[in-house]
Amino acid sequence: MATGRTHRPATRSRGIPEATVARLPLYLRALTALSERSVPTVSSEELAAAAGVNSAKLRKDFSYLGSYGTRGVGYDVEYLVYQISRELGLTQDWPIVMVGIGNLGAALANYGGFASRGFRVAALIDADPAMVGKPVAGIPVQFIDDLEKIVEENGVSIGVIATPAGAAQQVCDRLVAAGVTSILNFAPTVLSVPDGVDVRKVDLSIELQILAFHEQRKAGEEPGAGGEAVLPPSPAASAVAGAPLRGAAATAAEERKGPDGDMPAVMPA
Amino acid sequence: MATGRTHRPATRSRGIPEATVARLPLYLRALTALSERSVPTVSSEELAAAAGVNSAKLRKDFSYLGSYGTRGVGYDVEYLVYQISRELGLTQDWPIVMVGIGNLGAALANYGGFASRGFRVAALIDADPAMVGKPVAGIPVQFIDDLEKIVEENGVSIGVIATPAGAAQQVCDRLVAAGVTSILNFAPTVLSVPDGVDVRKVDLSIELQILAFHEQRKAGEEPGAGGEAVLPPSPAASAVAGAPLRGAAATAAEERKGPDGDMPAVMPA
DNA sequence: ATATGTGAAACCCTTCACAGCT
DNA sequence: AGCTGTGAAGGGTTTCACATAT
Repeated sequence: MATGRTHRPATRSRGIPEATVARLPLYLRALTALSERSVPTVSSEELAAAAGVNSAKLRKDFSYLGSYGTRGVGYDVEYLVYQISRELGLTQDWPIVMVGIGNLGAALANYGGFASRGFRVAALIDADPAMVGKPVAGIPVQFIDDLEKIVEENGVSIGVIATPAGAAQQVCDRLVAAGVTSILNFAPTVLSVPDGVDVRKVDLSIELQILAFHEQRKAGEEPGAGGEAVLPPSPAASAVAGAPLRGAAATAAEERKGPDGDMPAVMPA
Repeated sequence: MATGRTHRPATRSRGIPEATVARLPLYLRALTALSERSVPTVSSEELAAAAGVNSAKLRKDFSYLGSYGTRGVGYDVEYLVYQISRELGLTQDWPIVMVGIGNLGAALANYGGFASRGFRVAALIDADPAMVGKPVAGIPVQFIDDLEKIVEENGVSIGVIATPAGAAQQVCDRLVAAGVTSILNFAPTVLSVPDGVDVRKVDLSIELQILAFHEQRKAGEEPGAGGEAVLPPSPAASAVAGAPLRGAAATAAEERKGPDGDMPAVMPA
């Protein structure tokens, strides 16, 4: 439909598309692996395969960064590693703080990938006095009362929240007030932040639910597939209101969808 | 992200857009909270605010499920909870296996959100004989040699991989061969799977890198912002090849972008 | 009066296919 | 000959704005 022209007359190419930004780390990882094996150049085809995308997409992505390839040859691995790292801001040092050093927080702190590539754990913070002073991943846990001081003294602009859901918004507010402008949230809550603050969310149960959706669909289409639940069809499945659905998995079998086609029983049009 | 798009000319209009599917869990969580507070109905405006999206998007999303609202009134909370749960497949029981019970795997297993809402940890599996038999989150760890048997006996169709990167593809292959068709991957690797298998990826360091990109941009635009790294502008920044960039953060300051405008120095047109 | 449900417009992202450089 | 870089086409997603129902 040849989009009408909206043309941003502003300084062109101000923006690398968000979708491209989200893939740069993938390319970087693949390139780093090639670099370790001393591979000098790659074609878009090879690199795309390593990163799990198709080559046209990769070339388009790189075109937003500039022309870093050589026609007829491919891309210089070292050069691309450098350019992408720079574009992502990984040539500078990013001190981060992690708040909430429970099971998950501790695991994340121990996770190697954290420290590498430009990120440095400047502090671990927890609200439990019993945790304070105990070293996790070699870093002593500090008390939450010092959060503001820690953020300011270390010039922290990226914070990781791994607290329980109930504490997340409050911690977020304090981080933001102290100067943090990017937050990676592992707590299962929606955080509200002022304009100018970026939040990214990692949510285990959301990911599982999305998988379940597709899995259910597969089961409906392919009769032979495994993973069928053990639930026997329960008698009254017509209930609409009092579906418990919490705690343990609901037991209501619910009218199994037809062999394939179907649609919410209610409201046909 | 989404994966292996098995072209489906099949049952026509049955498709809920992927973007919508990815938001349903958010709505469900917000609705569950309302349900706990015994709120009977919500407007699209209120619910959208709670879920962190705008109301037009929410209404459009719900329109794919059917007409579950009442004009002039809003949506019945319990009813919507039920319908979304059903759509996501959460009214059935999904046994999952988790492979790789290290720091992260153990933290995930202990994570409450896992067990609730339709998911049940059927087994924890690890390759370390020393771990076998030890209970994690109340579930004894089993040895990886039994992976196939465990998957088959429990009718598992969803697997979670929390192994080191090096082991992930191999574990993935075994899971798939045993019948798993959905995988949630926490290992920092691209997994390749046959068509019909869905993979979703959770990658800590990718998320941080995306945040760093935006953070860098902010710093470039707003001169007063915090988080400035300590790097002094180094002399020769023209280097193209030997950028180390590994291990600790590279020290090369690299030509700082201009005060505001900026863009790859190379190739303007 | 008020809030949903939805065509249509606008926008963003991916894919195609080939011109252009090495 | 080979591979990048990119207009253009094609889908998908978001937003608008209002007809429609209670």
